[in-house]
Amino acid sequence: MRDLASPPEELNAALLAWYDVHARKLPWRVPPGAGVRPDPYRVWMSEVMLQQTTVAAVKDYFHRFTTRWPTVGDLAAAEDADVMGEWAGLGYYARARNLLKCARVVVADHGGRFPADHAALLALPGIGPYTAAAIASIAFDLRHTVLDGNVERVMARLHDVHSPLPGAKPELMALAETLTPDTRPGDYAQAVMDLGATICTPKSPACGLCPWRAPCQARVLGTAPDLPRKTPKKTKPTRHGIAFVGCRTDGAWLLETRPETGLLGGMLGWPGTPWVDSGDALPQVTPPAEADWDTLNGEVRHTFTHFHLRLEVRVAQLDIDTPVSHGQFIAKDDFRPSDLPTVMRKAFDLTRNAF
DNA sequence: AACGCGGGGCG
DNA sequence: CGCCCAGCGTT
Repeated sequence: MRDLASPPEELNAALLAWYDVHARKLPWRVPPGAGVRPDPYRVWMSEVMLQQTTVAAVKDYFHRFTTRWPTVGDLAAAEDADVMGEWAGLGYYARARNLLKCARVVVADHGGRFPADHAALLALPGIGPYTAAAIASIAFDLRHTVLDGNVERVMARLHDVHSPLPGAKPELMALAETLTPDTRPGDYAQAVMDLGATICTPKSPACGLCPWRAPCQARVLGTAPDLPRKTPKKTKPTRHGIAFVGCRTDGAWLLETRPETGLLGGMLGWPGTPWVDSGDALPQVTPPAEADWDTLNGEVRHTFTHFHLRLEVRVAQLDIDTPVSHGQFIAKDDFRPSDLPTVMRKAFDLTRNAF
């Protein structure tokens, strides 16, 4: 870490001037200078969706959620299955479960309004240190410091921090806090994140366009593209399993709602075997109903956070009175493939030529 | 402190 | 195809 030549006041003045001109236009954002605060409900919704997820992936989901449930009260009153189905495909499904929990707590304990208080926000389900600071600063213009991946990268480069993440988090947080201003902290938070997203990018940063190019230590030293350093991650093992896609003669599909916790928790899916390490044999291959199951050509390949999956898909037509050991039938007209998490939708797609 | 938890984009 | 990206909750 090397000392900066410029004082914090100069740095954030330069950044805010840049932001006033170059702020990204985003569906959940109020442009700088508009003189109004954004709706905390929309700030919260966008920030939860943006956890571990790109702006491009979030946009359509944000529009659908806020159109279908315009206020936190509307969302709190929604059916669980409707919210999970609308979230399908966005990933990290605990976020959707916590989104609903949080909406209901805001209605029950806070009169349907998000608290303008960092500690109270932090106590809500699905809101951690980053999201609490984001809502407090962006929605309420309170002086709190956001530290997301963008800010970590910007701080590591600005100060040429070589210690690897995630261990370097406290050090980077301290540096970010030093730069957070008393005036316009909300715009400042969005500005530093925009800087990381558009200029100070992970690979080939556009240092020539950066409002902090002069004080940036990593630019001077040529280390910017290599920062922040990260501790190496483990390689992902591969697992395999079988999914059973059953369709009754009246068109109803045999599906199951997965357990509330764990992988794809609370989501709809096809019944199947457990997913075991490649090389290990599958335990008791028991179809969810007795039928003439046909194994499809090809397989589904999907990568989760911590393992690769190869999924064999078996299909069958099920008699109208077939007893079922796992799952329940969902009527043809009630089934939307878009309600499925991606791996299950891939399995469904593979069957499209089979039925 | 370490681990579980998706999906998309890029080369 | 592998590699990169990256907050929250649980243990």
